[in-house]
Amino acid sequence: MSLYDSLLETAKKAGLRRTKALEAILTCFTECNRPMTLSEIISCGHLAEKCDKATVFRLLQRLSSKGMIRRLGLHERAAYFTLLVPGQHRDYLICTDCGSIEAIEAPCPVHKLEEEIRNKTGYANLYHELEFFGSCPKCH
Amino acid sequence: MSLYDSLLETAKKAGLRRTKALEAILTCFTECNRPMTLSEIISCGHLAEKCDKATVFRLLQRLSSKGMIRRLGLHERAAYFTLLVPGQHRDYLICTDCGSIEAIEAPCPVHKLEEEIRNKTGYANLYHELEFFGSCPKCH
DNA sequence: GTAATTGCAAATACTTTGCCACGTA
DNA sequence: TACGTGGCAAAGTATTTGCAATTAC
Repeated sequence: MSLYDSLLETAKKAGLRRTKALEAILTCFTECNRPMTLSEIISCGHLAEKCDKATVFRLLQRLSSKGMIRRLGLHERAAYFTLLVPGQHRDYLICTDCGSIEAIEAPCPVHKLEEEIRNKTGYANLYHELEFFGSCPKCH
Repeated sequence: MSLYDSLLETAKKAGLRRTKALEAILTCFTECNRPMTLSEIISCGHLAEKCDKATVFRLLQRLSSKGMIRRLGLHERAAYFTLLVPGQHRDYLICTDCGSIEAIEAPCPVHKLEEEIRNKTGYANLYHELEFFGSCPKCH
């Protein structure tokens, strides 16, 4: 079974109706296997001129609540800024319910991979961000 | 030398002027060692009622361009959504100049740490996001 | 004195909601 | 038919800019 069919089936089981918008958005995600913004999705060809922005927005919400897609990053609307202290690197553990952010004590396990990427891809000024998300003990 | 003094010195060397806003924002970052939003920073006590939102915004831009702070996450204003395929996990490599996003082939090195965190902290529904940022070969 | 910085207000941009019409099951 | 879904328009919230006044050096 193709990815598209599998997604459609999952959506149906989750109680979503099979609408033009659902088909279009799943096709879009199937073809573009990378994170996309709302406006990228809307202007994706499969949806362009066919679905309203609000429709896609609400459909993204539904798919997200069914665990079929995920919104990347910290889930607040506002941007987060963090201090950079030379020689110090921090990864974070974030509660998806109350939004609390705490730094992780454990040493970051990513530096080796970062080095590999630096060498293999030719990217410059490489750095990374690592965040763990979950529901903290107080919240669940 | 305290962290605050060190930051102040760095800022001075970077050509920033020692203004009330700079002092307040550095104090804020020094005391709250975690990522903060613009409005959190503004209502932080050290800045409340003293600095305009636009002032803080532009100061954050300056500090960011000097490498003293960093804005977390994908640097677009819009939210990103990604497909969740069961059994598949993706990390990303993102160009800080052109914004291109590509998936990383290498196996994710974080699962072990995720397991540790799950056990030690009692967080539920744990997942993570790992992004590498840098300037891609085309852009630099 | 000069150039960087600030405050205020307005302009943008993205997100989210209300309401009623419509389509799926 | 009943209820989830869609389209349009408006509201809400965060970000960003213009410009004249102020301040650091």
